[in-house]
Amino acid sequence: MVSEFTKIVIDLIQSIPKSKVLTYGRIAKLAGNPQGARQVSWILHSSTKKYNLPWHRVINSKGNISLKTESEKQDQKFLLLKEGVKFCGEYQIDLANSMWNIESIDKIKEDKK
DNA sequence: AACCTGACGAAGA
DNA sequence: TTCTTCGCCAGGT
Repeated sequence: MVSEFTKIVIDLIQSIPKSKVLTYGRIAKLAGNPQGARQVSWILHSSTKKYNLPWHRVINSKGNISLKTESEKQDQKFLLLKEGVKFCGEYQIDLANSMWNIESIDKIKEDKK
């Protein structure tokens, strides 16, 4: 049984356009749970393989890559750079430039109905 | 079954 | 401004 929240999160992530990124908190909020950023991380962790999600387009609210290991961070940075995302620090993304300005979460929701 | 953990984040101290 | 606490909740131990 997958919760509504989870479904929206997955749809949202799959909808992130190339060279754009979203933050955990932003996703959680859009999915209807402003405090659910943490769930977003485990959804990502557990569903990336199943749904083939662009996990690398999801970062934390500071615009940072927050993975555990260096090699993983480098992987993500590489993937983002390849798409044209700009960095303004070692693992610091230029949010003003790359944040996905999602305007219609409602559209995604409607598509699902 | 109880307890811990997590690729997070906002709010309080 | 940095540090701690608490909310969220599925999955693993």
